Amino acid sequence: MEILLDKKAIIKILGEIGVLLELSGENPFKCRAYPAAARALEGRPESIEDLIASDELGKTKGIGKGLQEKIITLATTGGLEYYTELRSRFPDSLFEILNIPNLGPKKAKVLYQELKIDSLDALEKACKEGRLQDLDGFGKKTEEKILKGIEHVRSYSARVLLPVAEQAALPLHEMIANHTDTIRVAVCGSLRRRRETVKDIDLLASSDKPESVLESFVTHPSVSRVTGHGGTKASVVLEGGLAADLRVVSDQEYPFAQHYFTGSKDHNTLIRGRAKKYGLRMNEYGYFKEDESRVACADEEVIYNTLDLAYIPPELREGVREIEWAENGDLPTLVKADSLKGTLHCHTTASDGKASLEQMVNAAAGMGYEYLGIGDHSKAAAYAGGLDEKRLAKQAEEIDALNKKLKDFRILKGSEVDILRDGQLDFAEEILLELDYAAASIHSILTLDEKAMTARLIRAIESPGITFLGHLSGRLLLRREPYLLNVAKVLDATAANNKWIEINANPHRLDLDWRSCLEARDKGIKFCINPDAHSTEGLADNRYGIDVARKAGLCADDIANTRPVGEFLELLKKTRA
DNA sequence: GCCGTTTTCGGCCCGACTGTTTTCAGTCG
Repeated sequence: MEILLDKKAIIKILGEIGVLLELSGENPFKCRAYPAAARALEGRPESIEDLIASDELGKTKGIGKGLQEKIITLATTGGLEYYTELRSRFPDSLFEILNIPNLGPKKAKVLYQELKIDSLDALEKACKEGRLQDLDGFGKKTEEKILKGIEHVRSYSARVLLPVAEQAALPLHEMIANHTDTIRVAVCGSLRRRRETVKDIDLLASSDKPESVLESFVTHPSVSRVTGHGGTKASVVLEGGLAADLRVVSDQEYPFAQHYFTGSKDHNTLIRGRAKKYGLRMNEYGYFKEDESRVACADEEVIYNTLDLAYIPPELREGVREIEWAENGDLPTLVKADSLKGTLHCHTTASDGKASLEQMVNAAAGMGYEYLGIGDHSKAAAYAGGLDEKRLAKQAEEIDALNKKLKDFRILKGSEVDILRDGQLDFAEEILLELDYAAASIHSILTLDEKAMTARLIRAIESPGITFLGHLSGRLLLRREPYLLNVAKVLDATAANNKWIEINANPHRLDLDWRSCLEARDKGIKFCINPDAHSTEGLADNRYGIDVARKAGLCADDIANTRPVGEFLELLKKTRA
C-alpha cells in the first residue's frame, strides 16, 4: 500500500471539509463530524499506514464507515472528489477571513454571496466604505469589530509556546488570587492541561461579587483591549496579543466550572456521556438529577468519584485513554516535577553553550540533581563549534579532574553526536563507548524522504555506543514541522536495542511529542528527560519535559533519570550491551 | 456523518456574550 498523504495532511483536510460544509449550510451535525474525526485521528499515535493496515481506523470512535472510506481514499490516492468539489464552491482566500474573531462560516457566506468578499483586503475595503451595514444581521459595530479583527489577524494570529502563556497568566492569576472578593481561582484550559502550545489563557474564579472581580480583570495593566465584558465573563487581549478569558461563578459551581473549562472538549464530552448513564445532567454549574436537584461536589476529585472514576489529572484529559484507565483503576501515578535525580544532554562553552562546564555543574547541583551528563556537539556540527576527537578527549580530562573535586555529584561524559546522511555517526564506535552515554541527533540534511530518514535514524539507534536519539522528530514548535519519518518503526528499533527515548524538554521542541511517548510507553521503552540546556537557566526547562511525560501517562519508573546515580548508571549500561 | 445496555432512527452539550434584534442568530469555548 502506498501512502500519498500523511496523517497530518489528512487531519487538515478533514478540518477544511468541516468548514466548507458549514459554508455550504449543511446539517450542523454532519459539519461537526469531520473535525471530530480529525481530532480522533490526531488522538491515535499510529501512522495512517498502520491504522489502515491494522483495520484500526474504522474502529476509532468518531470515524464511521463513510469517513473511513474518505480517509483511505485520501491516504492512498492523495485526493478526494468530494473535497475537490466542495473546494471549487468557494475561493481559497475565503479561509483567511474565517480567522477573524467572531466571524464564522455563516457570516462569511453572506459576505461572499452578497458582496463577493473573498479576502481580508476586500473585507477591509468593504468595512471602510460602510457596505456591510446594508446586510441583514450586520451593523456599524460589526464593521468596527471586523476592522479590529483584521488588524489582529495580520499582527498576531498564532498560538504561543507554553512558557509564554504561563508567564502571561501569572500576574493575572496573582491579581485575582489577592482580590478581596475572590474565593477560589485557577488557570484552566490548555494551559492547565500543559499543552505544548496555547491559544489563549482561561481563568476561572469563584466569588459572591463577580462584577467586582471582572472589573479588576478588565482594568489590569497587562490588558491592552477588552473584547467582551458581561456579568459573569470577560474577554481581553493582553499586551503582546495573547487573548485571555475570565469566568466567575459561585463557589458551589466552581469545581464543575473548573472541570468544564479545563477540557479538553473530547474529555468533557466523554465525562458528560458517562454522567448521563448515572442519571445526571452535567454542565459547567453542576450535576443535576432528573428532578433538577443538585449533587454537590466540593472539588474535581468528587466529580470524578461520583462517576466511579479515580481523579484524572488535567494533563491526561485529552479524551485519549484516561477514562478507560480511570474506570479500570489503571491510572498511572504520574511522575512529579521534583522526581528527577539528574539529567543528560547539556551543552557548555566547549561547543555552543553559554556557560562553562563548572557553571553548568554548579547550577545542576543547585537544583538538587546528583548527576549531569554533558553532551556537546560533535565535529560535523561546525556551526555550533562541535568537538573533534581531540577536544572531546580534553573535555573528558576536565571532567575527570572536576569529578575528583566534587562531593556527592557526578558529571557524566557524553556527546550529542551528529547523525550523518546515511545514519553513520560523527564519532567512531570505540570513542562513543568510552563515554558514559551518547545522544545521536540530526542537525542537517533534514529533507530526506520518509524511508531514507527512518532508515537513517534506525541505523543510528542500532549503534552500540548510542543511548538515545536526541530530539527524535526534529520539530521546532510553531516554526518547523518534524522531518518525514516513520516514528513507529524508529520506536520498534529503539525497543529492540534496549535504547531510551529522549524527552527533549526545550519548550521549542518538546520532542518526542507526548502522543508518540504514549506509543513508546506501550512498547515498554524507558525515557530520559533532558533540557538540551545551552545555559544554566536552560536546565530549568526540564519541568516542561515533566509536562510531556505526564501527558503521556508516564510514572517515575518509566523515566531513567528519576533514579539515583548508582541505579541510573546500572540502567545506562543496559543500553550499551 | 456518527452512534447504539432506550440500537438502524433520531438524537447529537449547551450556556454566555454580542449585536442587531423587538425575541433571536451567530460565534465561541
